[in-house]
Amino acid sequence: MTGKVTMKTTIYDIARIAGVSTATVSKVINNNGRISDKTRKKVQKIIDELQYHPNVLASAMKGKFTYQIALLIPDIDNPVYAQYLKHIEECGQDAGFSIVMCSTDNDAGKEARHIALMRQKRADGFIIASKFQNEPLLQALIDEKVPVVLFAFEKPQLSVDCVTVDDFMGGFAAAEHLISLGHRRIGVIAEHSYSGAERVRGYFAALQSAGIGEEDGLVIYAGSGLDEGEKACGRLLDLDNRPSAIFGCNDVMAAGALRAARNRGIAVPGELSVIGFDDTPWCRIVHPELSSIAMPVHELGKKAMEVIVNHIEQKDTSRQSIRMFPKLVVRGSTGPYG
Amino acid sequence: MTGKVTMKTTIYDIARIAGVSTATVSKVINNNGRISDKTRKKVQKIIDELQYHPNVLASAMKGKFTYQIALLIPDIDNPVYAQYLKHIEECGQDAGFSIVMCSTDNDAGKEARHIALMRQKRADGFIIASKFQNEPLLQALIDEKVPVVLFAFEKPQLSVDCVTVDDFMGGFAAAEHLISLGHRRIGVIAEHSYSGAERVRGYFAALQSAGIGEEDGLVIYAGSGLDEGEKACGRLLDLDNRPSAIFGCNDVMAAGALRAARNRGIAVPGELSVIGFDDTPWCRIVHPELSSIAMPVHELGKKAMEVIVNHIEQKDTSRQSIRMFPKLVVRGSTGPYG
DNA sequence: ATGAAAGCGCTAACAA
DNA sequence: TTGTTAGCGCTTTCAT
Repeated sequence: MTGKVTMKTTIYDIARIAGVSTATVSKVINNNGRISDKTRKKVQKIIDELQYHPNVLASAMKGKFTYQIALLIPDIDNPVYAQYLKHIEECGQDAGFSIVMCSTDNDAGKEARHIALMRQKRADGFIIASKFQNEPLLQALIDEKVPVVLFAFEKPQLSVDCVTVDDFMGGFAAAEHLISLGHRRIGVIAEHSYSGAERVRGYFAALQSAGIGEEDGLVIYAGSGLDEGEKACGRLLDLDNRPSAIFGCNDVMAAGALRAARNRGIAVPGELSVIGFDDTPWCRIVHPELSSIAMPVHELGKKAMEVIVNHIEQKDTSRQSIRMFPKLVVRGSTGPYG
Repeated sequence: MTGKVTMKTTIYDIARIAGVSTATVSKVINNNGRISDKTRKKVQKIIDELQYHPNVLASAMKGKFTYQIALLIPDIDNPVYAQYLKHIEECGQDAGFSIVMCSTDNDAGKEARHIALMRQKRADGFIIASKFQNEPLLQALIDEKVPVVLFAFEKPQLSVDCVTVDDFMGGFAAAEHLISLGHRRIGVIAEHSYSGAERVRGYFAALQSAGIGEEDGLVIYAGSGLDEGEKACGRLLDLDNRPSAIFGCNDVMAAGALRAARNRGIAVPGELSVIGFDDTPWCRIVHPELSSIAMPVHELGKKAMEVIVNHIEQKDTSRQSIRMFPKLVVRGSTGPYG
């Protein structure tokens, strides 16, 4: 009494009905080994008729793949992560891989638990998005040659594949845009992360290349939520001599900045310009629409799948670091100074 | 030359080192069978020391679970789906199940492909969120006694478990709120779906119970994107005698409505009230903040896991339909008529 | 209370 | 070209 109505058909059934051995069936399934066309066709016909689908578990037990990749994401509340997921899942589908969702909440313990569990389940590889607290664990994975790719961030000190956007250039472009509008005092709401730091570095570089001196207190670090962004921006706006523009290191923070400005009756873009980063759907629903820095998410997803699949199939175990370029998208939240 | 550095430790290693049989080890792992406390402790110690984690694939091959549940979602671009995912994944984690993400794009073919693939991979069950086009396939799953639960929608004609919110009550509450503010002519941007229809039905019921007659042309159906919502709302607002309030059947449509109003210079809530549904993060970043109908997403996720896990473990194969209640959340987008 | 051994469905080395 | 067979790592029945 199993509760199942149908007995799953196995490779034995196919072999029996086709009058061949399981080895032969296996060969036609995997399209390898020497087999006569006649036999192949005969077997394939039975397979099709019975709608036979090999048991992935059994084949994975023999050292083949599970065709599952774990995706570690800090927090799906940030809309950019939903975008990552969307495109990675889409590209995974194209490559024949399923995506197992693992939310980490930026917690090293959760990271470790997810990874332990997914290793038990023999996931073929791990895509880690945006952040990873547990560096020793990451190092261990690398040492054990588990396929890993860092998505949308880097750890230059570790020898691991990365697929990312040039955050420095993005920060540069954001600041440059603001500068080109005449802004000189530009506040930044930054995030404590590698990408965040790069974006800030880009911002400073843009200032410098425009001959604008750095000023203390214009860069504020905040947690990644909307409220934190709003609060941080509030501090900037309450300054005696407040900046005329704000660069939010992601769209969530920029949206928080918009709220902070509105609460204080500061007009955007009339009295304050705001630019975000990530070009998420949020940009079009806030008011005014948010200028932002767009990353080629779909291409990144595709690259990430390519890189990890190569690793999984051992085609290419050399380290790869792919860095694509972000693009400025101007909308209504940024305008000329004064 | 496998490329792997470490040889995974197996149940045999544990058995050998502990000086017992694999059967004994298996018993302590699964905490069943008769075993002396002494042996149990001895074996457990080795397991801990070697950080042994049983291979889930192998145990699943013997009829145990894969501890994987496939989550089918139409389109992660709608923020409510990201919320579903977040909470279902969280509750899944608590119950020891991983969530495999399957985007369907509302496409019957994609639905079928995901399900076929995840059955090959022996997913223990399927949670289907919000919509499912391929009804024959769903029926087939039910017939084969594959654990399935419908999340946030129902198919009353099918004998399948559902965990959902009372959409009728939600629609009723939304309309009632607007009516209580003095609105009499309330436009609706609806979605073609079971939930959508229920919400509209609730709206009509609220009108009726307030003694307001139905009026043609006030309910418009639209695709589920922001732009579709905006366009649909535009048609309502361009009516000679436009409604004084709009009920968007989800927050995306309501956000579209806000855009349509703004483009026409119609003040919200001064000249037009707008209410959404789902109470997603979007509500707090649009301006004015969006009144909405909140569903208890976390509780729904928890219930869904309970129901499906019961089914998986065959504890309870009776059909269950759980319907929870939504709650009105009033924010700035709704105000008194006139 | 513990162990020997069969077998889940598949792959691949080796034989024929 | 095709088949035989030994596992992959685990669970479970049946002996002991």
